[in-house]
Amino acid sequence: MQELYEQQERKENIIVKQYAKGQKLFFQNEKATKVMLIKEGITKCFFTEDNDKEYILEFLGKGEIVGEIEFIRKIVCLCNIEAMTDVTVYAITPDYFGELIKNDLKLNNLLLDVFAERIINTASRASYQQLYTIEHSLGKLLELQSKQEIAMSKEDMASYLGVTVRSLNRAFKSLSE
Amino acid sequence: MQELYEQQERKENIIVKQYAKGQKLFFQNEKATKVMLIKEGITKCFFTEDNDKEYILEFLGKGEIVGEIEFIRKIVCLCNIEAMTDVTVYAITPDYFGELIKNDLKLNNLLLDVFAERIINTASRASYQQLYTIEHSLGKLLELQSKQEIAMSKEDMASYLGVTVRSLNRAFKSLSE
DNA sequence: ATATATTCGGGACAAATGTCCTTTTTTTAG
DNA sequence: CTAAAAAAAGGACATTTGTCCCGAATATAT
Repeated sequence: MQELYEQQERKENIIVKQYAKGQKLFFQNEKATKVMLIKEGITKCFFTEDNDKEYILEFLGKGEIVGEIEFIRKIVCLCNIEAMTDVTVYAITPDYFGELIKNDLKLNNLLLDVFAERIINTASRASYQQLYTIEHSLGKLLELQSKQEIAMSKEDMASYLGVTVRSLNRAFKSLSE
Repeated sequence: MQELYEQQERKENIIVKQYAKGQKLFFQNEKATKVMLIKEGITKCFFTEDNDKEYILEFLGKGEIVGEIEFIRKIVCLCNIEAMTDVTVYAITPDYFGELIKNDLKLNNLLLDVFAERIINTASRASYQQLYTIEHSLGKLLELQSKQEIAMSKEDMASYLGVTVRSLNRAFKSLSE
């Protein structure tokens, strides 16, 4: 997928952008001006609900795309995307991305594949987290963490699980017993 | 979308199938043999977890497609799909669906749109249900229920919210006070 | 090295949710 | 219409999770 993009560069339709750790690539409820492909670094994608609690939906890294859902459905940003490390992205203009989608079958197939994967992940996790105790979900998170090498604070872990840090600590304790 | 399919009928690649209320169209963890487009009726799509609890992911009705995720990712059924009313579907052979996906750009675009919508729904709901009380989520469910005209048992409502019936009843009570 | 912040872990209690079970209401079958 | 079955409601208690807050541990500045 990256190749696909790197080739097509050198038109002003795709530019490279940098974000420092902690900066946001997208702001929830604001209009997205680009579709981005992550070239380097790790980001977290999270909701901020009206009660100010946060829910981390997923971690996105190298080769993953963001902002495409908003583009396709013509909506404001669904959630925040924040750089957890320094991040480099290819930023694609909506017009150009629109053209690609309308004409490039291979890209369409790739996107379908990526979307399907996301639906599977999101749906399985929703079910799992609703129906099991924190302890179980924490186990899964720890697996995920060791596969990808994501350094995350306890606060992030709690947000990913949709619980408070206090409850997370309790889950850690009961896992170690 | 239906039009698209009705036209292409009269090859044995698409056949019409009937399911009585309560029958399953797909069984979780079993291989799916078809991709289906719902012609008439309402289905529920739900996970059965190892602890025997159920989580209803969504209700799918007329014009919606099922089994396509499994086809695209080449996996066994992610969840069960059960007819809540008598249901009629167009059942498409995997081979033919594969061809369509490889060649039909319009279908690809439609699917992207549908997938995007599902990701939005699933993700928002996961966040919402994790971060708010049952009472809040019940409010949202009641909205959904009045938009679509879905008759559902309390058990189904509870499964949709990922809670027990007892808790659902409490939520009802506190809403009415 | 000492003092001051800042982060982290956990105690104590409150609120939410689950489990188990009994009673009431509604539906279905004959 | 009656009996049996199924669905719904809710009481009592257990468990889980959240809230608030304080003291220990760690970092930072002087």
